[in-house]
Amino acid sequence: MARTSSDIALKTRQADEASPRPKSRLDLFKFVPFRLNRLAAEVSSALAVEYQERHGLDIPAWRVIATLGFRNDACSAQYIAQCTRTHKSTISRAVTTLLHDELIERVENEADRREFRLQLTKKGRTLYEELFPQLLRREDEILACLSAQERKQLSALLGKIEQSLDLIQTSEEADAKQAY
Amino acid sequence: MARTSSDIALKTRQADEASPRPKSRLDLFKFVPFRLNRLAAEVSSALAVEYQERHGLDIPAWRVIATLGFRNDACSAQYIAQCTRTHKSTISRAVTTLLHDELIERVENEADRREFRLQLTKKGRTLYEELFPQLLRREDEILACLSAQERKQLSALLGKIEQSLDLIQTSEEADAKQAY
DNA sequence: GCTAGATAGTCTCACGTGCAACTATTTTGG
DNA sequence: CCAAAATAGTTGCACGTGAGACTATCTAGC
Repeated sequence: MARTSSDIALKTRQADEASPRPKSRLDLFKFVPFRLNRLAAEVSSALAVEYQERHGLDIPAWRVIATLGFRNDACSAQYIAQCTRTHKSTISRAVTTLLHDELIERVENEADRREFRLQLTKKGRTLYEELFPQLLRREDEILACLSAQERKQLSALLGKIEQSLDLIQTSEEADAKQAY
Repeated sequence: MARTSSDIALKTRQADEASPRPKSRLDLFKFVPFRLNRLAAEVSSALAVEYQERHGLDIPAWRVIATLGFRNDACSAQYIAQCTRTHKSTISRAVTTLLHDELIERVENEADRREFRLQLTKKGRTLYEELFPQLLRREDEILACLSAQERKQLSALLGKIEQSLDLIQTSEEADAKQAY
């Protein structure tokens, strides 16, 4: 809980954690947006060890790899950008690096010569197969403080928020748009 | 989006050959670290409207204001950095701006002339009093998809993860160190 | 079938931020 | 009491990234 034991905090905290408005102050530690930010940053840096130090990838590159690894068919940079909600220029740069490192390859799409179909190379897939279990293990460690049921709860809650923020349909939407 | 028959061929061909075992993949959309990142980014940008457009603050500045607004006593930049888990140089720059805008003021600490005690000015407190209800309202909108109980659940789950990541004790630790 | 608008991807620019060096001060330990 | 380590805060530097311009291509409408 975002419950600290400093007296000031305790005195002014509302009993109900979900209470929409404390009296005349805002406890940053109970403020969900702040907590999400901090948590995401922390979790990210905990994972960074895996893909950064061990494999030389940064987050955008990992997102490209992960997207291509999950969908075994080739897809466009645009698609990856939409799915991962990452700016297209960021994806573009990651793609350039990954191409150079021969972790992915791209094929011209004769049907639409503006775009390129991206897919993992053998080397890239090997890396993916090696990397993602490590990342899942990390995730597991991070969520080890939760019971199986709590994890489900968490997943469901995140899902609801994502949905209400329109973060969810990206996959289907992108697919729909893409009509692959 | 010009996506047509060639893609279908592509997909099925690859599906046969490249995914003999569907088990060996990672669904980014079910990967909690990724989801947290995306969610935090989205929520942040939803809130940015409030403190950025309406009050000209960026996130670090808002964190300083929020910390000082919550604790009505003066505290050091270091303390804010620890509480908010923000780099001290980032806080330093935010403090410089806020001082210039006369939203906060700082007093030399005679007991330790390395540090300064920071506190909101009248102007700063006015802004705080105006801003934080707006932010709470936003938070409320974002969490409107959850019932009261679900919010409690969420809060509790986040709390557990925070705790296991040692994100929690910052406040007490900082207080202890600071002995304000 | 041509023009206007959309779309994929790249590139330049500006900016925020982490890192690390630096100054000034305090604390520690010999 | 002095030297060395620690700490608060600032600043220069490098880098990653979002915004947006730009090129090339495709689509739609007339």
